[in-house]
Amino acid sequence: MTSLAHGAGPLIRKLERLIRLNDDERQALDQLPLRIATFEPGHEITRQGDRPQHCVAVLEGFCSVSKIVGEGGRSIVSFHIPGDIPDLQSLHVAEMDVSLTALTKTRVLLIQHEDARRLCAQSAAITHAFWRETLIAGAIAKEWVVNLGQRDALARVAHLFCETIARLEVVGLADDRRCHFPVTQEQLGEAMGLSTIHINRTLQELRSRGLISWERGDLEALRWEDLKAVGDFDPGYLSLAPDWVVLR
Amino acid sequence: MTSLAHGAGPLIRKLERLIRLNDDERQALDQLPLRIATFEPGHEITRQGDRPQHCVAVLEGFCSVSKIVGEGGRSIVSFHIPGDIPDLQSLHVAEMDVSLTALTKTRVLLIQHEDARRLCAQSAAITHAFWRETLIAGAIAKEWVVNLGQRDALARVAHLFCETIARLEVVGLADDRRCHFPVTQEQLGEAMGLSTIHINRTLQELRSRGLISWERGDLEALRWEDLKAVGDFDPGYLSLAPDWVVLR
DNA sequence: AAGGGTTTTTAACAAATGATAAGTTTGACC
DNA sequence: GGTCAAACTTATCATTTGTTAAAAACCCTT
Repeated sequence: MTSLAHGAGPLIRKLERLIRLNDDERQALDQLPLRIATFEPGHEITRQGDRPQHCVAVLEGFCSVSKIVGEGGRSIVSFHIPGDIPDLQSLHVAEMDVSLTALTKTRVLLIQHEDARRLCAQSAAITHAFWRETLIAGAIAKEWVVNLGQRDALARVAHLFCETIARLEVVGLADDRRCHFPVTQEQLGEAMGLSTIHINRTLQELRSRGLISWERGDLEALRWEDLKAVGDFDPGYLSLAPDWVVLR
Repeated sequence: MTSLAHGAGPLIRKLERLIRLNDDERQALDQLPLRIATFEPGHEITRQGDRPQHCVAVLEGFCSVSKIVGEGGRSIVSFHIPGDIPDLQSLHVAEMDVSLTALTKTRVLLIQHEDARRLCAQSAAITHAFWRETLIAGAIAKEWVVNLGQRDALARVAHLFCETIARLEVVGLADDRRCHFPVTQEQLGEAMGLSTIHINRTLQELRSRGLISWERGDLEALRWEDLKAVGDFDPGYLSLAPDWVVLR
């Protein structure tokens, strides 16, 4: 079925990483109506205050979740990669408390709320997989609280790079501690609570210590263990994935 | 039934705020084996790295959730109040990624995982209520990311006070923008990513502006609207509670 | 009521980060 | 290949916050 390869396939693979599915569940997922949408860089997929009738599963591209702050500012609260369902909470919360924005050209699978609810009603495993997906987001958010609250700029950025590489490795989008991570320094600043200028200083420092290379959105950890040490990175909090997924 | 008033009662009231329960569900909750535990201030209820077989519903007292950081430091990631189930994620994630600590003398209801799982299997509504509870924690964490990343010390502390009062009002533990909030300035610092000294400076400033009074753990917002403005506080993110709960 | 530990307060100085401004590179488009 | 806007870099100075040290207030126990 091409719909499996090109449609719900990534979603099924994602859920398989969260929980074991049986054939019925796989089939129910495969029979989801396929609505696929494409967004250009910078476009808002869902806006803070919206009351969407669907969730979004990222198939290709990178997104950010952000909140509006004070007068005209915005704060990036998380980055999302293929396989993520960044707005799953909208199943339970009518009004979006965040915006979802495409950072690159992004293909997403739209899952109507009613379809998702039917899936949950049919299968406790799928319910738990979805729940787990929201718990992963929560665990990452808690780690961001630590990162922003306790670590200086150098450690903070190092930690983000470690987290990003670790997450991308799980979905096969990073090899050898190398990945595409197409965010601008300004966006990095909005995410890390640092000015663009200070992000730049920090990147130079990471580069001059030989820890990373970072050009045109291509990120490489040159000395992984040292980068982890600088960023005080322990991937445990990402292990919300079940035991058979190994994180390093 | 005294067990309702003194045992699962607060839990039932909590879940009623998340979702509508029918009689069967109320009864199933009321028949939960009641294991109640008491913890003294400073004691760890659950430790990072534990693999608990139960969840904890706070009945009385205040707790913090914290993560160990770098060498010997710790970061408070959230505060919890009566009605909260701070470690519900342990249902899905074997190993605790955080510690749960009593800030005051605390009474908690222990819910065995097997009982919680049975409840979820029996009732989709209870599953959704639990899921929702974890989503609330996630929404608060995202707002903390914003708070730590984007706001200066004064706004940050003002925001925390607003959030705390708003949450305590929902469970009837704050009237008139006044509540008990028994944390030390050191703990406030661990939560807000600020040194104790700077917390102190910030509190003085909030006091001298006539925005709050704060003595011996008794907090009062003297000018609520102004405090909200200083803290850039918009309670929307707490509205994960259903529509019939009104937040101001 | 006295003592001792914890918590809060004050002060002076140091370090990290932000703001402003201006120059440089890059990449998309014509 | 030239032009323009966005992104990145560099420099300087201002501000916020951290650090250290010590004193004062508070609270619990005796």
